Amino acid sequence: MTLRDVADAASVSEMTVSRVLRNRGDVSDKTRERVFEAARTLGYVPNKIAGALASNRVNLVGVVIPSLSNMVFPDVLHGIGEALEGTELQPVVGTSQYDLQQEEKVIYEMLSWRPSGLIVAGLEHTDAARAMMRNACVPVVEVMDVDGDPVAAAVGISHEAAGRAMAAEIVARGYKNIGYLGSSSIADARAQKRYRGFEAGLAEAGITLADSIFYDGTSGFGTGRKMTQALLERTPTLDFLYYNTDMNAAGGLLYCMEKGMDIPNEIGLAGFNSFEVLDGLPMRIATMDSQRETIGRRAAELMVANELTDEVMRLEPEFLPGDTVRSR
Amino acid sequence: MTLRDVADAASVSEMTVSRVLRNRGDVSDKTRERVFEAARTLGYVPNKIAGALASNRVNLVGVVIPSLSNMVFPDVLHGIGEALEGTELQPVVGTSQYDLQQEEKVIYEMLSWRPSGLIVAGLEHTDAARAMMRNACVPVVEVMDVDGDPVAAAVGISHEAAGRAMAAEIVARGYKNIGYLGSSSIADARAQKRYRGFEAGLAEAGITLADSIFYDGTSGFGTGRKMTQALLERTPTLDFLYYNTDMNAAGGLLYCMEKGMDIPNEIGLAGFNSFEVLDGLPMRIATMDSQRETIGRRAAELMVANELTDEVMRLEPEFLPGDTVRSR
DNA sequence: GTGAAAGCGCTAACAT
DNA sequence: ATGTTAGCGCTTTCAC
Repeated sequence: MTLRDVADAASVSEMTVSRVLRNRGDVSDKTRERVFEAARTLGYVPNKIAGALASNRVNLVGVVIPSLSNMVFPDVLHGIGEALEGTELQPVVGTSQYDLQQEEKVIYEMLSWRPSGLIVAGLEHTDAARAMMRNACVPVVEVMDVDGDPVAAAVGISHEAAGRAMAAEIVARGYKNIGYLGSSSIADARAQKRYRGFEAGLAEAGITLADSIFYDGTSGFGTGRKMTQALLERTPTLDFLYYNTDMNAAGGLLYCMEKGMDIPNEIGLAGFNSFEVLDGLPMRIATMDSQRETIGRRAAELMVANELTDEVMRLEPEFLPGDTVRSR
Repeated sequence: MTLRDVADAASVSEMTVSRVLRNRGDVSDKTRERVFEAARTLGYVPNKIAGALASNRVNLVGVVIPSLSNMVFPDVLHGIGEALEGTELQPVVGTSQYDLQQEEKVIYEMLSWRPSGLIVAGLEHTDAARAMMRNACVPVVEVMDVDGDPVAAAVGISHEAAGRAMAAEIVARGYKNIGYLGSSSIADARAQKRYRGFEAGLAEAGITLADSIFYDGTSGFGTGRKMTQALLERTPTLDFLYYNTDMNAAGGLLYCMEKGMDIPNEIGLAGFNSFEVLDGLPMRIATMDSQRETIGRRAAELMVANELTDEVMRLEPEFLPGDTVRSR
């Protein structure tokens, strides 16, 4: 089923059909009607492959993220979707599974479709991936993180600063024996940066991290619970627990409540991300809003504007004290 | 940057370059090396648009789902990804936001890229969407649900039967005053089917649903908590709460525990889906595993096999009693 | 307002 | 083992 078939059915040239279906140029209302009618009855679906090759235009934006299971990224995609709504552009998602080799392949695959732009999560990539991004000749934006050296444009927060800011909040509230609970995966560069920022922030206040614990696998209530139990059994003197993500913090919160601990006085907790699904826990966890929807929206806006900048857009995460930290 | 450039740089024909880059046909090791070298130094990325047009092959599988925010669908995608791993095929995701008009557009858009197959969530579509799916000339599989009339192949569970089975489990455990808590959106056809099956299952045991409550918006702990509070204030005699999803059930569980209710004796709870993140709640919620990863895997296997069947593959959800129902 | 010709960058099929 | 030719289904450009 090609343009030719529709053209024959409507007794016009392929060119006229093409014009009608793209609302381009002048076509008389009568002809236009005939063409629509023919296309509809034949069930014609245009071949975008041919169209893209001929016009050298592909209205797709490639989006490369580590995973869809981590709720952070669906939220970024939501922001992207919002900004692209009403434009010609459509997002196409690929996942790297937190593996830079895999990410390189996905970027290669995406660029081979000649998209109108590329959004990639993070600043850590293989050299080959960076080279491809640099030579893409379309807007490329790295999102989530601004602690590093972007290939071109970047939109995100400083995770190092977020960790540091959280340390300041905790110290200001009088907590002293502080533990960190996070992922052992070095692939989660952003969590690592928060961890380092956190340690640095504590150090500025003359405090050393009392203990820390790391997990393999996925975050979740069970993971948070187990880590918390293990850490508190090892170091019962802790009066604050800082988690790499709210999902783990929620598990820790439930554990501490079950044990009858007095939150936030005996022990305080904080996480990261500000996940809406967790509203409704017995207490609201102290956290920082990672601005992920805004990040997606801003990145997509650069695609729409077709901007080939290397501007770095730093957003500020917002501290949300919730109920699990003492007031200052 | 085209094949031509690489061919010139390596002093061979475009055809030879094409063969090398696709590992096709016989090329001498010497030539092969020269070509790779040229491609690499030039940073050549093949143009899949042109390749697809010429070969009439697109190694993409379109996947149309309602949303990425509902954790059900990332899990389906995970199953699809697993089955496609190691094949030529790549998934491309589009979302309909639970809107059939939007779904129709997404399907149209996907088909216009001439994918090797199409996976669509649900059995409810516009007539135009059904027509496109029927005429696609590639494997089309509807997933999640088998209660209805599939266009072609289908892989899923019977949500009607799932609701009915849950009713049987609850009745067998001696609960009598049963409430349902779900979504008011008629767009969530599968939850509606569970609801109807549940009512029918209770009716078979001579029981009428004592009360029910519906929410707008997204599921989550807060939603589950509020619905539960409202329902129990209205009908304090309820001894069982059946939720449309585990996320809401979790909110309900936390509410009931806070109120000091004796679970599962004074009141029982059950949800649907079996979300792994929720392992770690104070009690494991009774639920049914919606088999979503298996569904994704099976559907993708049909794509790999390039099967144009209209087979309906019905999977059986597994009942998981957890800690929130009495033992039988 | 409509049509004819050329060609986008590849690959299939057929040489050699 | 390598090259040549034709053409995939559209859009661009130019002609009428």
